[in-house]
Amino acid sequence: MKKIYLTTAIPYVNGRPHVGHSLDYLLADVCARYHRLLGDEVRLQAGTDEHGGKIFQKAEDNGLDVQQYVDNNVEFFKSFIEQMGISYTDFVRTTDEEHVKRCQEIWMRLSDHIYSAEYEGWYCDGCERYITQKEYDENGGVCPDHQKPYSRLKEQNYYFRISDFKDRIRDAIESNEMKIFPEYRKREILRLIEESPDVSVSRPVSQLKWGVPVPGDSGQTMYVWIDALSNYLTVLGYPDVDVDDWWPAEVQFLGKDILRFHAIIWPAMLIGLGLPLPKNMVTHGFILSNGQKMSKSIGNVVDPLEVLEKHGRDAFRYYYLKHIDTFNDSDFTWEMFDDAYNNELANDLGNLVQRVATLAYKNGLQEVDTNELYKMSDEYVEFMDSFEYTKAFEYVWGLIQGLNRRIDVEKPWVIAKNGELDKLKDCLSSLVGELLVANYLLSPFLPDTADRIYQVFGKPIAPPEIPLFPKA
RNA sequence: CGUGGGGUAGAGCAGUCCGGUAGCUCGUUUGGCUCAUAACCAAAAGGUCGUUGGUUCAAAUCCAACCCCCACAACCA
Repeated sequence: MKKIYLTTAIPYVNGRPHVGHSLDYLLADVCARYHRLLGDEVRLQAGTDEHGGKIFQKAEDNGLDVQQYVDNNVEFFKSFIEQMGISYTDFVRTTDEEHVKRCQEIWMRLSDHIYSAEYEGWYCDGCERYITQKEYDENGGVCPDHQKPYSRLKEQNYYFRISDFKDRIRDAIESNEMKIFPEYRKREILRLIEESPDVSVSRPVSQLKWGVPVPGDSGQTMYVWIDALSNYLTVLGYPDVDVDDWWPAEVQFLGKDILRFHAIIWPAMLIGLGLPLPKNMVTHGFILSNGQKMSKSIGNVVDPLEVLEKHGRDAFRYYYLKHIDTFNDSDFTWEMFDDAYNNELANDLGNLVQRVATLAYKNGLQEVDTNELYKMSDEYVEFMDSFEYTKAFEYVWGLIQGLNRRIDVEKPWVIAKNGELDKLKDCLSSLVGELLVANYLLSPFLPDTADRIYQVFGKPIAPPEIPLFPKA
């Protein structure tokens, strides 16, 4: 029995939950439930990133108090996470008093690697942000959104000296001390490390008010990096609490877009703090809509709550865990979602449960000895341990389809007609047993369904009154 | 010549490292069955494996060149 700490990336709460947010949670949740089956003690973190200019701006635009605005949005995320059935144990908000305090302490512990420098660049007053030289050239020196010429600005920033840690990080990634999944992302990061400059970790208060004050400098506010990334530690109580039991994290789940920060800035922070690096980083792809990235301007955004409502929580989890590739971009369409529900969940699994339960019930099989049943095959464990959840799920589905086939081959109804009672009992017990094994392996993916199946085949065995996955 | 991923049946994908009858799921057609949610099972049809050239007895797989899509390079999950 091990202690396992898993993390999810904390979403920026300047809007409502997006379907893309769900992948982090689902993957982490499957991992958590799997480890609990193995008998491990698991802590699963979730949280929200609530500082920054964009949120401040958005709140003002809506005429709301900023804290009130984020409080509101956080509720949407929390309820979304709960609706997906995520078994998190800890929740952190970057506006939590404790987080702010601990995060400042972390900053101070990193101070040997933080220096002050002047930043100079092109700035748009309308966008309230610096732009790159390339963007400046492309737009001919005028902001296309605001029709105003960019101005040359200088400001004081604190920088975090990434160069102090590069060698150590490269070694850790190359040697798989901090293992990055999938493999090709590891190569990508190794290349990126070489050209990573020191990062700016603060902004003048005049530019960024809504954030954690830099300790010892009232004129500066922390920029997102140290504030947000440190959540993985502050939620455990670091540095006030001894976190050796839980840190390093077993797995950190994140989207491919933020891997660079998690694989470079974050390890640099950890090394600076004298802490070990996370053991695994799992990066998932994006969910596309008809092959395109979802975006408000294209108008192809899929509302996750709508998907959740359509066929319920487990259908949602089923689609995202089986049909959305764990590592690569995959498509979501309502058509594919409905097909998956009707053809796979309802026809394969729901109907299988129905027919096996009915066979057992009609033939007087009351219960099945469940001892010795709950074991994991090597194949399953291998997939689960390498975070190939889509493949693990497919493996389990193969068992389910195999059972449907077996029933047709063995024809228990014929055995019953012939009055071969012992043979019938063996056949049915074995079918129920195998179904329960498949259900056991299924439980990290579809926890609610798994519970219902356990109920159906509890004492006494009885077909469900309402089918598991009713069709419209 | 930026970096990375990809182009295999109508759709979604595996197979490519270690060359040897092209596979899975869905859809389509036909047949079977009746325990079951018109569900389940079986069979069939359907592919110049992006293009061209090379190596080889043999190439989806190795090599070379090229074409096309996507992502990242800029806090869009």
